[in-house]
Amino acid sequence: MAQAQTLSRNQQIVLNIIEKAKGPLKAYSILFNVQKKGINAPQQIYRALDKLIEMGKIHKIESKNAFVACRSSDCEISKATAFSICESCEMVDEISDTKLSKYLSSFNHKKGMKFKRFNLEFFGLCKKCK
Amino acid sequence: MAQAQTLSRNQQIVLNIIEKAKGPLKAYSILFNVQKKGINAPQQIYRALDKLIEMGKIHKIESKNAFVACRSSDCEISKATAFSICESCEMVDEISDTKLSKYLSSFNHKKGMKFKRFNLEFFGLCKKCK
DNA sequence: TTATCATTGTTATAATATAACGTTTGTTAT
DNA sequence: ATAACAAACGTTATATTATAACAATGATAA
Ligand SMILES: [Zn+2]
Ligand SMILES: [Zn+2]
Ligand SMILES: [Zn+2]
Ligand SMILES: [Zn+2]
Repeated sequence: MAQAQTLSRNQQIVLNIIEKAKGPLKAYSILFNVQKKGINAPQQIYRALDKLIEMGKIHKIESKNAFVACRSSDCEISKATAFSICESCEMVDEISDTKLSKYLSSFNHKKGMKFKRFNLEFFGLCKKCK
Repeated sequence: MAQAQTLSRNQQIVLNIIEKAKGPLKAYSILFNVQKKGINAPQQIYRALDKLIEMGKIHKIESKNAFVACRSSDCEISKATAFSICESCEMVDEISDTKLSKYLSSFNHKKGMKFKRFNLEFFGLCKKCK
């Protein structure tokens, strides 16, 4: 059962940076940004990232090894994620489309696999770049 | 226009290993497997992998940083890929489902982005593991 | 031939991520 | 309050994944 989540100090620092960013952030870029706050080691970043992902506060963009804040309030703990990614400017936008989400959540593989989670990444050129 | 592709020596070696494998292979695991064939450096592997991906002969499983051979003859140069991934045994299966593919290929983001490509990864437990 | 282009081999290094260990802090139960 | 436990922390070291840079070779075509 999901309880009201209280963030630890490091988790809050990392989340703030990611939320303020315009695009996806990489772990070491986050690290360099928080060294003034006394966080010095990759482990501290990765631990915070792991927890934030568990909580559904952020998502990992797998094709970029980078992290974005969750912008969709109804995104249930990263079980069903979809993103549009611009191949030119690197912009990433979280897609919350109920139909898409339902379609994929109910998709069942012929070979008898039952899915718990999916991640979908679209690539192309955003409005600005096309 | 796609021409009949001729593979170079290194490309062929790497493809053979990936095709013979039961599951996804990581770049360095491929490297260790081909050192007897005179390939000694990561660059040689990554270069072959890049070309093979371009040709649509293999795909990268982004969430695992690993590579699988393309099993679906109608998979057009990795423009529309979908996989089911077992979180227990690491099995990966390429999904070729025309409906799914059409649905996603025609999916258009509200914000005006036109997609060229997508990659979808489902996670769960395979038949054996559930 | 000469130019051009893909591929190769090689060394070095960058970028991403985890292991392992001990300490500190926060929570819960008595 | 205090003991017990779990979560988070700080730190050092190391593992894993990926690219840069450069020189040599091989294949293709004007
Ligand atoms: Zn989300
Ligand atoms: Zn763009
Ligand atoms: Zn394929
Ligand atoms: Zn399995």
